Amino acid sequence: MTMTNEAEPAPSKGRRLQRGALSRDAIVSAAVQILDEHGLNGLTFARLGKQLGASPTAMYRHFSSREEILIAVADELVRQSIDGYVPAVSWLDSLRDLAYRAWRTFERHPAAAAQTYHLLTGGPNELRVVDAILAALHQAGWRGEAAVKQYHMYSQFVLAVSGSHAAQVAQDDTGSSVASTWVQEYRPARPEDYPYVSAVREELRSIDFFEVYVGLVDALLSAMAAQAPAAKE
Amino acid sequence: MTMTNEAEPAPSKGRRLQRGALSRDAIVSAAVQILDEHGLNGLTFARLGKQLGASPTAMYRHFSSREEILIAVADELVRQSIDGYVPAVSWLDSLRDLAYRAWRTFERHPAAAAQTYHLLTGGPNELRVVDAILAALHQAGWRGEAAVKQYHMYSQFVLAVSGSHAAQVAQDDTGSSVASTWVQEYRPARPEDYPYVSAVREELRSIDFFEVYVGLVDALLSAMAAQAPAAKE
DNA sequence: TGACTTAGTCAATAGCGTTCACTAACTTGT
DNA sequence: ACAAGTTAGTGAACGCTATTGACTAAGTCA
Repeated sequence: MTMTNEAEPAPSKGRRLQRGALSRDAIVSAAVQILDEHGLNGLTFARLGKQLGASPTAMYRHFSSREEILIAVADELVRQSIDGYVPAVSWLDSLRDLAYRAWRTFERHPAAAAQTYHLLTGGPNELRVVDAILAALHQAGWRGEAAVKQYHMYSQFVLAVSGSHAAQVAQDDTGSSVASTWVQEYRPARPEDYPYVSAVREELRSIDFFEVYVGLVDALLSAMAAQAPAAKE
Repeated sequence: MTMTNEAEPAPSKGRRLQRGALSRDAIVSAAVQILDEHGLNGLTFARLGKQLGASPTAMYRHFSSREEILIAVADELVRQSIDGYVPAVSWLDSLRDLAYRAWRTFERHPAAAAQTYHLLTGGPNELRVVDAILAALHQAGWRGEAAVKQYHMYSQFVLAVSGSHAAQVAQDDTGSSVASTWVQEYRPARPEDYPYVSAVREELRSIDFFEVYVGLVDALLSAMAAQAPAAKE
């Protein structure tokens, strides 16, 4: 369960792997690394095998399908996001911290995030995050059903926005031509049909997506603060 | 460019297809239908061919890759979202309407939405939407760079949240076991470790995601209203 | 009519996830 | 210590996928 960068076994060719060589954690770690290096569609059993110096089909002794590996990757990202988190004194700061942690983790592993952020892991790390969020909402004064609604608003928002940004970054990394459409294509053939686009065409080019994220988080949190039962910020 | 439900050509076997039989629109329409019926990974060239009564490879005369088809599907969803839209008197109502339109379109075609909502089409329909949003922001008093930032906040938010909900719905439709984790798995082995989860375990089960979305849209729009240069609601 | 263009077809290819029978390393009971 | 049993890793095979290039025939135009 440690998942620190253990020295990967050299992909020695031909030799049969030792018996305890593979493990769920080792496979998950390799999967994240492969997604980082090879992008969105880079995660294949063949590559996993090569990376771990094992047969491609060896993974099936630890996972029963590719999707199960992805779920484990999702849980690993959740773990990386929550590890080291300590609640702040203000529940607003806690939620802001958690939101930024998700963003940063997804930014570090865009391809892994893109493939997994919409999956529910049901694992212990997910529970840790859910509990941390609910704790902050409890501090804000929400209880029961109301707390659950706020929880879903917050978590759907954080996962969706961070995750879909990761998906766009990962898409860009593939160089799949879809990427830089923003820069190139916003010159409509008939500008007079799209007056407002034409008016800000230049500004549309440069975007700092994290700044946009910060603005969205601020918007959500200030709306939550305005509705929170406990007035004590 | 009409894309109404034209009577699909009967998948006549063996016969060669007439010359003008295929078109980009017919293929896109078939693709959406296939995604609706067969779910997330259901869109294949083989199925497209069968659906249209054509050879699987015939698509390559109209699109140069699978991804190009998906981009066209994305543009079709944008078209369905924006078609029939008329700006409201209040810019807030306009933005709310556009947000709900995206949600409803994505809900009608969850698999298609899940595969395409993070793609930028660069097509005319996308421009129509961008212009509509910028028009509302203009009415609110934003100009230039500030308008662009608000635009990105709004559009990122709407696409991400509606889209990732569609992805979850589509995932559920596959019956891939990940789906109903919410209902089943939120019984931690050691409840004392997750006190807040345990406290609301029952309430976590039932979620009306549209209600959550409405709450999020309200939060964003009220935050925007508070910052809008033009005070005239 | 004959040359040309092009939409649809057919066969082939490389890569994918997954399955299954097999093998060899380790564990356990005596 | 040795036999029996379990199981992690292997290698060959299968069916499905997107994509390609050569072929064919329908249509256009001089």
